[in-house]
Amino acid sequence: MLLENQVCFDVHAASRALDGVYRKELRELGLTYPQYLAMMVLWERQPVTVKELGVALRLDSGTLSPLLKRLEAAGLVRRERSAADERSVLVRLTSEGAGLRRRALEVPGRIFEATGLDLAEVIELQGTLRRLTAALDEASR
Amino acid sequence: MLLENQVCFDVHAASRALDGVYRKELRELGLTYPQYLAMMVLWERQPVTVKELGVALRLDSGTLSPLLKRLEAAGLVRRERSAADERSVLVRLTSEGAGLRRRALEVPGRIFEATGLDLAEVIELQGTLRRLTAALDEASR
DNA sequence: ACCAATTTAGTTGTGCACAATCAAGTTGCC
DNA sequence: GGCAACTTGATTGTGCACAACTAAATTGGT
Repeated sequence: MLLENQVCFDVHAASRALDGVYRKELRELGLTYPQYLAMMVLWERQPVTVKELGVALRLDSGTLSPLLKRLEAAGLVRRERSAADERSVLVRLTSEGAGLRRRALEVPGRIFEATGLDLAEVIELQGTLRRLTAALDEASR
Repeated sequence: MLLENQVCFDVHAASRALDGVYRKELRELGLTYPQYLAMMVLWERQPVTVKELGVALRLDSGTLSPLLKRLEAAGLVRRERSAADERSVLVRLTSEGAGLRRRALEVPGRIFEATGLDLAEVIELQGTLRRLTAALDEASR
């Protein structure tokens, strides 16, 4: 049961290492990695409800609520109750939030470079991780 | 720059999914996943300094100090200043902590099962992740 | 022998993550 | 129409993670 033999540790370590690189790349944008993920969803489509964001990012409201409040405090998004369904909160970009996209476009390329992987490896890795995540989600239910 | 295309998100998601499975498996042992990692190091060798634990787990003292305090509060480890070097803190298992190992031995097998991967895939994945982590550590420096 | 630089833990502050719980609103069933 | 079940977000509490800083002890150069 040696630590060295457990792939779980490697997943965990890789995740934190990624976080470190993003921290560096996103510092000038004033975003953390999870905030950047949320912004990516919003750059693709808006408005979205907190629920939809949670599905896209696999995060619950206990994580998203304070995160979105910080984005709102930073002036990047606005939140308002849906008129159609008062239970829902719609999240929209401010013009400042929308404008941040241009600067963010360069990030994925720089991250890809930092991974040191080639495209085939990335695709292979991605496939394995997705199957892994699906199996794990099933198992923790 | 679609979220769906970014392998980073998959690493992040897999890491959290793993955490979920460990949370379930470790609940009866009263350990969290990072605590379990620390215990694994201690089951292999002891005493270890906080520094050595940090190197093994890639964690800094800001994470380890409170974690070890919780393990001490749970009665699983003892901490004491090294006589040889007063800067160092030696962490040892209590007999209760050592005894926990027997019950923990079953965990890796159950986790492996939950991953749904075969051995070849695990080894492949592990190799890729280690190269990835090394490259990322280099890049965030 | 002395002092500066380094090493080692700890503390504080910020933010992510999830479980458990609550409140408010909606929907469906009778 | 009225009520139970469900949906949606927010809140609280616990724990992980790291940056920045502090404190104490050791080491090395002169």
